[in-house]
Amino acid sequence: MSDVARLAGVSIKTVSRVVNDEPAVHPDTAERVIAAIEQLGFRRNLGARNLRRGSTTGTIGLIVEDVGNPFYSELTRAVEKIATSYGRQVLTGSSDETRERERELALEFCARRVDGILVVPAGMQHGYLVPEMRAGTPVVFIDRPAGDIVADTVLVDNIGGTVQAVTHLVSHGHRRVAFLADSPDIYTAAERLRGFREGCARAGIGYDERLVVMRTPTPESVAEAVKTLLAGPDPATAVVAGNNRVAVNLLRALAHAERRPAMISFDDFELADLLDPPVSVIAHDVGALGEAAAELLFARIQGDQSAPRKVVLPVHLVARGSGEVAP
Amino acid sequence: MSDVARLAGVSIKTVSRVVNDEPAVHPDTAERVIAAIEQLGFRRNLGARNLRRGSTTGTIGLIVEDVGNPFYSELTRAVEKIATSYGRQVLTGSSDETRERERELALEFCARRVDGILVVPAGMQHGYLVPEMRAGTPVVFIDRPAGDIVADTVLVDNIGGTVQAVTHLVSHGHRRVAFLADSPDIYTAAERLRGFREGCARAGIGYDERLVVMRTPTPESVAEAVKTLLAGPDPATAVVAGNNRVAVNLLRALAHAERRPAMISFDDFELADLLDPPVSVIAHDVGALGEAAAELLFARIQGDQSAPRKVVLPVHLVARGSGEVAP
DNA sequence: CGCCACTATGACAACGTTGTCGCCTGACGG
DNA sequence: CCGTCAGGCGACAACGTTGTCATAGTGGCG
Repeated sequence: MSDVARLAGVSIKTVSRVVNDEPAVHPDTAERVIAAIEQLGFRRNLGARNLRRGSTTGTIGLIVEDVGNPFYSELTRAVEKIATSYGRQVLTGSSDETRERERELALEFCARRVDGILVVPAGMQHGYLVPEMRAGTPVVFIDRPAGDIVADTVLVDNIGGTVQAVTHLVSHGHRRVAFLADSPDIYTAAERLRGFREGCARAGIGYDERLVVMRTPTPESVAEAVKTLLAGPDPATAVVAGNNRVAVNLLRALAHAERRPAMISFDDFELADLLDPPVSVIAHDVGALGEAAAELLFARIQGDQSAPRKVVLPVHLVARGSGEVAP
Repeated sequence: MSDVARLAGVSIKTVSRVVNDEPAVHPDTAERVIAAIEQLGFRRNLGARNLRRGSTTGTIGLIVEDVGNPFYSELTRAVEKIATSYGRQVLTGSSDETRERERELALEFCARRVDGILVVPAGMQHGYLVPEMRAGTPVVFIDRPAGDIVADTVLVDNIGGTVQAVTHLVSHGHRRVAFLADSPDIYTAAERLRGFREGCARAGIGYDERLVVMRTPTPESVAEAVKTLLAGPDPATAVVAGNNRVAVNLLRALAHAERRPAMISFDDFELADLLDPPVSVIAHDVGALGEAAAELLFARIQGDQSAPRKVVLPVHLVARGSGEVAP
């Protein structure tokens, strides 16, 4: 900046004025300064500016489990869209579903003085965020609530959705419905299990825990679970997949099976409608999830001091065929 | 920091020493300082640190077309992985395939003094980056080369892959092969068209430009193109889809068609193997693309001054069935 | 006993910017 | 002709850190 000032024959403060479009600069002077800026390729240092101003850095942090998962990338996209509309940039990080990494990322973001943090939490311990939140960094939890603190949260109707899934399958004649989901340590999986139990109860079919498998969904673990669920004297005739990863791995495991059970997936996913049979899903608007969370965060950033909010977004059954397969 | 210093009864410089694990601090003093840090919830301001140090900010920028597209989210994930291994954070942005947004994002990143930029360029004009690169911000182009400047680039073998696709289709008896791709303004689409022409020539089938449609792939535009390509007295019996978006929209357009042409997609995509028939693809390792670009960027960041490099990653045909459909 | 090396610590400047304040000039009204 | 006022501009401090240098105390050695 001082180089620019020297070249333009003005003080560094005047350069600052020009860069910030402040009035009270003579047009001729401004022109000289702009020319000097062009010539030297000057770009103001936002870090220094933010330091001096002490205010916002114009960035927000987003922590998801894995940006590579289409669910989270759609979420990321929605967050980015809202951030852009508020003139902010997004720092992203993947927690790999581990508490430590989530914590590392969040604290790193705080050290960078992000204006706020959006997080799909991996764990249930968020006490580490209390000092940061007290220091004025708003945090909004997405898809899963905070473990041990009160904070803004945007969720989907996990229980209602799973109840719907079970009800749909039972209404098509199924009485042996299995539930295949991620580890119960994950909030959404645990909630969907509750929904599954409630659905079984409401539909008047018993809850048989031998039909429930909850593990991190790898192709292998799902294939193994499928083998168990479909074997024995009284096998499952329908499966509720607890999320999109489970569903995809389930489809892969069933690809060459002789008898394919009916199925419904919680979470929609690309090409579900083009499979044979098309996969029925409990769909929800991932974009809306991200947008709602981001809007909530920006409201906080702009000073909203109201009580922490909990938003639950609706889900709906999209019947495409795989849920209507007869037992 | 001065609060911490006051509470611990030391100077702010000593706090700095403790925070930075510098030696020459008495253990007892360090303990007092650490206690004060805990108590006050102090977290050092990385912005100020970077300003003072004048060195790296520990961030890199990544500009893609749309993080929501699985192709780019997988790329993002790979970049993030390498960045993490170098202890850096990633700022991401979607250009929406517009030059202006790409430029805005890149310059914003530069103003934030990122250590380097990875970009999937939207346009062909990159002169605006020259001052930044000269000022020491390395830039690596991914998937598409820079327009009018020399810079590091990581690409895939677009031409070779498309030649393979055409060859494969022709070897299964097709002579009316169509090419359906994104706008020719996009480098990869243009290159793949060149590959298509070359493939036609090598395979000894003529190049018929009536069988080529290049437009932004929306569900509607693709459906319309399909109708044209499959109509008339001498319709296409096979289609090469120019990328994953085209392929997905093509599949959707063909879902209810009576006669489905053979097809091969450039880019693999999830569930391609579970469709009926399974979709043959020209696959390439998107993760490797991101990793190679990120590694190249970090080499530059660490001072590699060698001549700009151009890396071309191999592709390979994955024959799953959709390419073997008879004419 | 005097000197030196070494440890532990602090004062101060600087990073690049912007907010505050004050100075100078020229125009305008009385 | 003088006072006032506004426009245009610069000097300086400050944001939160860290690098440099100086200083005080301690122990060992000739």
